[in-house]
Amino acid sequence: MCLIVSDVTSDTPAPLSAIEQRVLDAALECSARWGFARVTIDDIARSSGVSRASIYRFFPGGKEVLFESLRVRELEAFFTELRTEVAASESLEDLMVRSVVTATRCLRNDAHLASMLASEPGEALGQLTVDGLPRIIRMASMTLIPLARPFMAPHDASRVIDLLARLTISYFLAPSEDVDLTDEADARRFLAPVLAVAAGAGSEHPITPDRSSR
Amino acid sequence: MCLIVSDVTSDTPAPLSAIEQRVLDAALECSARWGFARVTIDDIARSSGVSRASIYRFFPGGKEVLFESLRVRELEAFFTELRTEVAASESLEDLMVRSVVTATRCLRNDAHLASMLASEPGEALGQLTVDGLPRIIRMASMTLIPLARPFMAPHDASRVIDLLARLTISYFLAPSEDVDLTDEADARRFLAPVLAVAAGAGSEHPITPDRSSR
DNA sequence: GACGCTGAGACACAGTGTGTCTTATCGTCT
DNA sequence: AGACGATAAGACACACTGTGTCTCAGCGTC
Repeated sequence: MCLIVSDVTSDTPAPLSAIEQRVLDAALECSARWGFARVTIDDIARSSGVSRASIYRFFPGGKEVLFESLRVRELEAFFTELRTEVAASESLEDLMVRSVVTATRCLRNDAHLASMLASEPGEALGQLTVDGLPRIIRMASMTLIPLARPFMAPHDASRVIDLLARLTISYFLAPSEDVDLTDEADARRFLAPVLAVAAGAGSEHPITPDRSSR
Repeated sequence: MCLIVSDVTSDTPAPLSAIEQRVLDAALECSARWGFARVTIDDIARSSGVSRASIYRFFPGGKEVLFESLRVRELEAFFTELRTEVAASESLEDLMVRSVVTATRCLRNDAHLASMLASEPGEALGQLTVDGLPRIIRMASMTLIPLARPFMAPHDASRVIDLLARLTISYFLAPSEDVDLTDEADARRFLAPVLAVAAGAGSEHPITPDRSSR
């Protein structure tokens, strides 16, 4: 609990300077071209025009810290765009459907993500599932809970968003024949029951009944 | 002189086995994805399903030898395709124009070449100009001199082919606003004078007058 | 059963990227 | 003009990783 709070507050620790942005841009470009594992700090330095020394100054800890910053930045950009797309929704269903559709479309149109998935599936998948998923869900919650406020209590919204985020990523990574989540009507048809169940069940009993006995 | 002969005869030293082809395929794929400098033998081994030990067995000398074989194979494939495209030409001009046009189109459609040029201009350019150009010209001569035989003496054809190969590569690397060598009519209009001059001058006096005095 | 071929792994070595320095250079502010 | 902060450039030791060469085991073929 404490961890989560400190995590959330430290999510926007410092607005990045222009030079840091340039470094991250270069890192994004390089990793898209060569894959995360094959990029060197030197590549990023050359590509950004920022000296290696300065990169270490800005991102003490080197590559790991740098790419962590990059992931945070990209994630924030992603959800900032998502928010502007869905802010005007006038019902819970609208909000959720449009969020899923917009997110899926963004993911599908992301050339960098596609390169990463192609050239380094391990790393990229990790950032979409095990390692990165909690953060993604946290960002999704921070973005969407306020927008869901008029329709739903934060606690219930949180559970629905968690579910939808997982579904979105799963259907992005392994599209189903049955539903195309980039198509709004299709997505609405598919998501309506899910939303109904999740929303309905929410207030009654916890979504994860205690199974620690088995 | 002696060198050239030995070079030509050693150009087709051994037909590659299926497993060697697989290795080269993998090398091509890997280098297209990551760039020549970033590919490891391990990548190629994994990608081809051939063990590292075997790769060194087939290409003693490692990466350098392997990629040399790859370049030879690609070059041969290129000119084999070119020959089938232009074999039916019924005049010298036809032959030369169609060769240039076909070659230019092939170069422009070559995704691997494009990747290499994008990610590692130095290496790729070297193979198209300083280091690789003599070989390209040699292959072009071997391919086209026989086809030009009905219209032109080998010695003259050799000089014309040399010239056209250089022009083709130059216009591929730095296209001109004035002429589009992928367009046959355009190329014909552009090349006709060149062909006339080169062919005409050939029989009269050497194309490289002795300037050793300066 | 002998043979050839391939994969798997160990090995020393060289090369290169890393992360941390120090120093030089630039632009800005006072 | 001088002082200051920020950045580039380069040196450095270190660790890691890719290389090239082994040896050995497994497999199929003759």
